[in-house]
Amino acid sequence: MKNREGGFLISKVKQISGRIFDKKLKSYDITDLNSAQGRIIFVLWKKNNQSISDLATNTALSKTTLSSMLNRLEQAGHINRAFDKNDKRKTIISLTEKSKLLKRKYEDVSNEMIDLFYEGLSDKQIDEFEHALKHILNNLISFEGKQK
Amino acid sequence: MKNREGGFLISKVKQISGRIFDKKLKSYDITDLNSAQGRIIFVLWKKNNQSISDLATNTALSKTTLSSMLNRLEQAGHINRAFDKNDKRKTIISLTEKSKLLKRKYEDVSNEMIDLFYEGLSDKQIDEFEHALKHILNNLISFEGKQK
DNA sequence: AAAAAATAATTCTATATAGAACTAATATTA
DNA sequence: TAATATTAGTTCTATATAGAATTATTTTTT
Repeated sequence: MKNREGGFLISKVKQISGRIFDKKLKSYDITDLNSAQGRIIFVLWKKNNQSISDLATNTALSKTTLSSMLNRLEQAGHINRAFDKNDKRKTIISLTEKSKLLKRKYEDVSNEMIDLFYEGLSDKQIDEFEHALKHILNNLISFEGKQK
Repeated sequence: MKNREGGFLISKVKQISGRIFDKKLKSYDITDLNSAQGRIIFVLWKKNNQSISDLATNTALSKTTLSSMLNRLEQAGHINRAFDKNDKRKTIISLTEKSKLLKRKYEDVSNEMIDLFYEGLSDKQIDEFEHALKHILNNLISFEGKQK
C-alpha cells in the first residue's frame, strides 16, 4: 500500500494558512477579528440567526469552543445572543451591524488567500481538489456522527 | 469567478479529524500522547535528532508552540533535549526508547485514520488530491518565507 | 577585531480548542 | 402523568497555538 499522509499535510496547510490569514487581516486593518473568529462570522454571513449547536455543525467546532469564542465575539460587538421563544434551551446567535460591515473587507482578504492557495493549479485541478475535500469531510462527519 | 472555499473546508477537516484521531489513540490505549504531540513525534520518527527550528519547519508549527509542547513531551518521557556542540544556540531533540516503542501502534491508528479519510476515493483521486495538497503547501511555505 | 545583523531558543501573555461535569429544558417512554 | 432519556448551553480545566519581547550565540559587515 502507498504511503499516504493526507492528514499530516492538511495539518500543515491549516497551520500556515492560519498564520498568513491573520497577518493579511491586520494588513487590511481588521484588527479586532482573527481568522478563527472569522470562520464563525463567515457561517453567520451565509445564514444569520443560528443556534450554537447549528454553529457547531457548520464550523466543525465543539460547542464548548464556541461557547468561549462567542463570549469574545459578543464582547467585541460582533454578535448578539438571544433566546429562542419556542425552545428555551436554545440561544440564537445573530450578527451585529458592525460585523455586517466587515463582510466586504473580509472577502477581499479571503480572495487574496484563495489566490495564494491555488496559485499554479488549473480550474479543473481546483474543482477536483475541492470535490475530494468535501468527500473527505463527509466521511469524517458521518464517522463522528456514528460515534454518538 | 467561482466560489472557492478550500481554506474553510481544510479547517473543518482538520478540526474533525483531530477529534477523531484523539479518540482512536485512546481506544488503542495510547493515553499519554495526543494527536498534536503525535505530529511532532511523527517527524522525529522520519528523522531523529533535529533542532527546534528544523522541527518548526517540518511540522509547520511556530517555534514558540514547539517550545512549550516539547516541555510536555520531555516531561512525559517521549523526547530528550541536548546541546549542539558545534552551535551552542541550538537544542537537539531526540526520541526516547519509550516513544520509539509507540511507533507501531501509532501507525496502526494512522492507517485506520487514512482509511476513514479516503474511503470511497480511488487511488488516482487520492494521488491527485495529495499532489494538489503538496502544491498548496508549497505555495504557502514560499509565501511565508518571503514575508521574513 | 569591533560593531551590527542574523539566528536559536525561551518566557510571557492572550486566544483557541475540547473533554468532563453540570444545569435547565424538552422529548420520550412506561 | 411520572419517570427517564435526550438536547442545549455553560463552566472548569488542561493543552495547543502563536506573537512580542528577551537572552545568548554566531555570522556578517565595516
